[in-house]
Amino acid sequence: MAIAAVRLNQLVETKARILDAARAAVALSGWKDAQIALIASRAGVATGSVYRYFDSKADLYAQVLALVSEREVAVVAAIVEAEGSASQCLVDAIYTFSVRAMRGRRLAYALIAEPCEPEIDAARLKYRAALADQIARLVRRGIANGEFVDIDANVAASCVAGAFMEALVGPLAPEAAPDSDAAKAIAQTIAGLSARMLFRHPAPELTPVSRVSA
Amino acid sequence: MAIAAVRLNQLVETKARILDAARAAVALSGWKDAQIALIASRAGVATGSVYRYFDSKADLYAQVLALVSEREVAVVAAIVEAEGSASQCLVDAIYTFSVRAMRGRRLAYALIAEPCEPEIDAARLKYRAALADQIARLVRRGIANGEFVDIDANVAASCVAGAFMEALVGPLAPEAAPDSDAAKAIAQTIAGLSARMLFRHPAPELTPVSRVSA
DNA sequence: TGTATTCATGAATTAAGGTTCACTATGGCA
DNA sequence: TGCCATAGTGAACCTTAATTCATGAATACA
Repeated sequence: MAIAAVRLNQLVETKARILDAARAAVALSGWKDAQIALIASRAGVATGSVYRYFDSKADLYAQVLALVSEREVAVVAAIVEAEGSASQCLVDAIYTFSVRAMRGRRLAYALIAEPCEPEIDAARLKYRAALADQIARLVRRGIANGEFVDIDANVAASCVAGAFMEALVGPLAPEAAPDSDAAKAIAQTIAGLSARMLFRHPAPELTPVSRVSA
Repeated sequence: MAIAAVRLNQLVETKARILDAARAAVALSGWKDAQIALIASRAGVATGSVYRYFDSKADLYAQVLALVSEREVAVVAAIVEAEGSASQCLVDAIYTFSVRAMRGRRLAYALIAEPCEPEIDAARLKYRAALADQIARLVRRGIANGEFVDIDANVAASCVAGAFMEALVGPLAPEAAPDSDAAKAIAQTIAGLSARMLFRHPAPELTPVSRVSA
């Protein structure tokens, strides 16, 4: 017999509550609070209940990562797909990503750079890969239409992704001031620089445009 | 009474052997083999002996990191200090670093990107920072003499360091036999791209030169 | 209302390796 | 040769959370 809809709803909701408690804990104070017992209590369930919804701690956090990361990758993907020159799209994508990351600094820091358990760390790689993948598409477009220098798109995408992520980590550090104007300036610098390595000369004059709920 | 020279030598040598066993283990198969008991046996000493030389596992690996990293940072520092345009030095520094990293691919991956325990991961940050620091010096020089665009040297250095590190070890990093022509070509691409983001236009035509026991 | 099934509980267990320490071996020295 | 300081030993001990599971509660359905 099929499970009643009400009950199914309950299950889905509980799982969501656990996921959200996990996300919130990491967003608030990083991986040190990413303990099953703590998350369970925050979610209002027993420790053991977490294991009704997730195979393991690694599985739980893989899903947390997916939840958060897929949104960010989607934002970037939307910009990648958008109208406009590849150059402009690239700058906008990086700028938007940076601004969003700085907005949720603690979480972004945890997701990108904070030392954490190897198993969780491994799950982050997928996110980086997915992001680099989006960049790579843009790079190919720019190479194809002559906007970008003609080099290996995957290497180029890695360079670009590495550049802005590494540069972001500093400003994302938990101690850094979340000042908005300064943050935008930094994001602009990062976007400008990261994209710049691909530009044919002379480089276009571009002002980053924040897009998609930046 | 002072300890006899022979005996002191013995101590230094044993410590070196442990350090080297640790380095070798990581270079061979990464952090999963970075276990005290295993390292001890590889070094031909008992588990407990490791603790006569190192305070903790984290301390041991911090020293391993220092050992390897300081050499690499020194290589880069030498190029940074060398004669020549900032542009040429930058390309050479990245190229040399890349070629060396590809030569010790497994170790480089472990030191730069492989998921590992948080405590060890934290120690890696120093290395990254030191490297970025060297790049930053070069960036300042290039900005001062008008070779580079005028932006925040620290942000720029982070971008550059992030770019080549990610491209070297990232998920998309191309596989290539060390010292092969393909490897050199990739290193050249990485160096060219990473440095390119700083160049004023038109960009100089530069061929990377391998320096300092590249 | 009875009962089968599913879900929730949280204390007890497990696991994995880092760390300790009581003991032994060694080398320098008188 | 005997003594002492120091290095070496490795099995036992800890620590820290993740994970389990026996038990109880709740729900759906006849």
